[in-house]
Amino acid sequence: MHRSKTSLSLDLWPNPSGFSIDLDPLLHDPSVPIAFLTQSQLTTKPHHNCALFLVNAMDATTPPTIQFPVNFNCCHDQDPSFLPSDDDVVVDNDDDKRKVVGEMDFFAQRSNKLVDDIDDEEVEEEEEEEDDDGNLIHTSDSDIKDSAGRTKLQLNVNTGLNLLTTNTSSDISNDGIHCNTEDKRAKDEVAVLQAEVEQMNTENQRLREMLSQVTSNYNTVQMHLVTLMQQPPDAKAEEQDLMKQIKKSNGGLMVPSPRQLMDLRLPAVDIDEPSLSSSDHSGSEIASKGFGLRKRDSSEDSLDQGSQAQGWVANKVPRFNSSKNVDQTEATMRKARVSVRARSEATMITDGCQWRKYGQKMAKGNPCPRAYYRCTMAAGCPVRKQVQRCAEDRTILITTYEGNHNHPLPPAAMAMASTTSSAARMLLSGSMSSADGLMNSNFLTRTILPCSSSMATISASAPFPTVTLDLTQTPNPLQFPRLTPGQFQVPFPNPPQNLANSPAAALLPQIFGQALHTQSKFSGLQMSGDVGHQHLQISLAETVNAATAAIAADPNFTAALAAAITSIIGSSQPNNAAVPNDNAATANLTSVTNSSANNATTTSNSNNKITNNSSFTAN
DNA sequence: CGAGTTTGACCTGCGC
DNA sequence: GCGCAGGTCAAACTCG
Repeated sequence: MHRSKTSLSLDLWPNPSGFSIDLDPLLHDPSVPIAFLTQSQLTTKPHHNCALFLVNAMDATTPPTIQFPVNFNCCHDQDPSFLPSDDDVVVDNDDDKRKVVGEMDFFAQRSNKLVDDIDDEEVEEEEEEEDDDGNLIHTSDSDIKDSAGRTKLQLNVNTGLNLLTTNTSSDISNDGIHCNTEDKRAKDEVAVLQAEVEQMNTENQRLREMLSQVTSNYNTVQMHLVTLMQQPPDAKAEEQDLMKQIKKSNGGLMVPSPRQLMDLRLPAVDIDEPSLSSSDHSGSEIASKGFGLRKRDSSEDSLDQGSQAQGWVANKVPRFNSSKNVDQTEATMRKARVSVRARSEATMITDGCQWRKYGQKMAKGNPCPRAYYRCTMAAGCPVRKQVQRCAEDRTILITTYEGNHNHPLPPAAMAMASTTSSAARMLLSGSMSSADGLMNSNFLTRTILPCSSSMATISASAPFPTVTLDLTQTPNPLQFPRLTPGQFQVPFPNPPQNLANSPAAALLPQIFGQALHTQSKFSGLQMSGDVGHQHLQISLAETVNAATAAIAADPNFTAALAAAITSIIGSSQPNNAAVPNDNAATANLTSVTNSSANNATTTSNSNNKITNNSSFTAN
């Protein structure tokens, strides 16, 4: 009986073509089969009688250092489960007769959309070929051939990562004690792996529940928005007065009102929120033009035909309000922006849309030019974006989006579009749930712990309120950072290079929905402070904490959320979790939303000063 | 030849 | 009113 084990670590990033393995120094025993497994395979198939290579799932952003706990147990003749299945690859080298069981094509996993932009050529370089004897051989640029010209697999061992190579099969003694020790160690290692898998499953379950909660809160805020949009005209006038008062009390700095930011919504949102624009827009116009285009009278049409043809109506000339009293200062802030920071060597990140460059300019304080793009997926689409490299770190690409698409989006573009839309809506909510909700930089410090690293930042500085999503950092979800005052952070699981296809991007709307809700719940607690640059940095962990506090403080909300989550979790289909449709839960959420909206309105009418009415209405 | 890019001119808002 | 900076336009240019 030969038993040994080793733990290897191969680094095949960022040069996958360089991936090769030289197993000869370690696997002297040619009778030892080799299996490349994913964790899922590990949990579903017994592989304990072969060289076990555990391969972590790869994504586009994490350098896929692959750790290879290898377990050599030559008792496979005693275990029928070792026999390879149909889809396993079995190779018999003519000179060593080693079997390769379940050999895994690492780079086939890169077909994942996250890494679509990786050259296919690199993958092709990893093709397997057969030698003259019909044996499979990995061929790549970095393959090393021995003196006989036979391709060997070059082991690129990271010796700093627990490499145990001392116990190859040839080193195995006949000492039973030694074998037992090795066997025990091997079992321990398998146990550790299983524990890790279990931990991941637990974490997955926890994240799923968290997502459900975030989704329900997102819906709550959407309903909140609907409610506010259904304010009577006198409420609008009050809102205008309020905004003017805010401006006056804050030295001219303005914060956008909900209607001022309405053009940030996606057309898809219209479907869910038909009443959103009912007061300002006709349904047919919305259907035909989407958000960002507002109702025009005939005189305006005659004046602005040219600009309308170019699709600039929404952003170029702000005319949300029919009142002529709205000054130009307010007009300039009707463009909310979403800025995305991501590391990329490309000239711009792939977001699924088609863009045409229409200008480039040197911006003050940055040696890198700023490029201006407009969406060309549909004629008249008002969406524009600016792309500029960060002056401090030129590997960081800063993409700033403005406006909403007025056309259907391909799936690849939906993630970014909904992300920016949700981020903008979060900004919107901050200004509507409370007059000082967005403007108060400290509104969260009394309710949640602040955090230090920035992931999402809201800047309400004039003239354009901007949400900045920082995707350049990789926070460890298990490590909650120390918080600093006034920050509320959203950690993104991965810093996507291809943002449009990133699961992080897909989560952003939900995350912002949560943050949006949390902000709404807490904004009423705050005294208004100085304005200037407002930075709210949002952490999912802190979001949960804040939500927990909100739930504890509001029995109604507790019941509503519990109903919503129950309905979500109760559904066995994972896809349903993102879109709760339980009627009862929705009704409850609506009720809470209305309560919230009333509070927000009351707070807003308090002329930017905090009253004693809390956002939490205890019953 | 059409689509996209480049680049200087022009427009607008803002601060002094 | 002037200058500055951001943003946009549009003719010239490039590329496939």
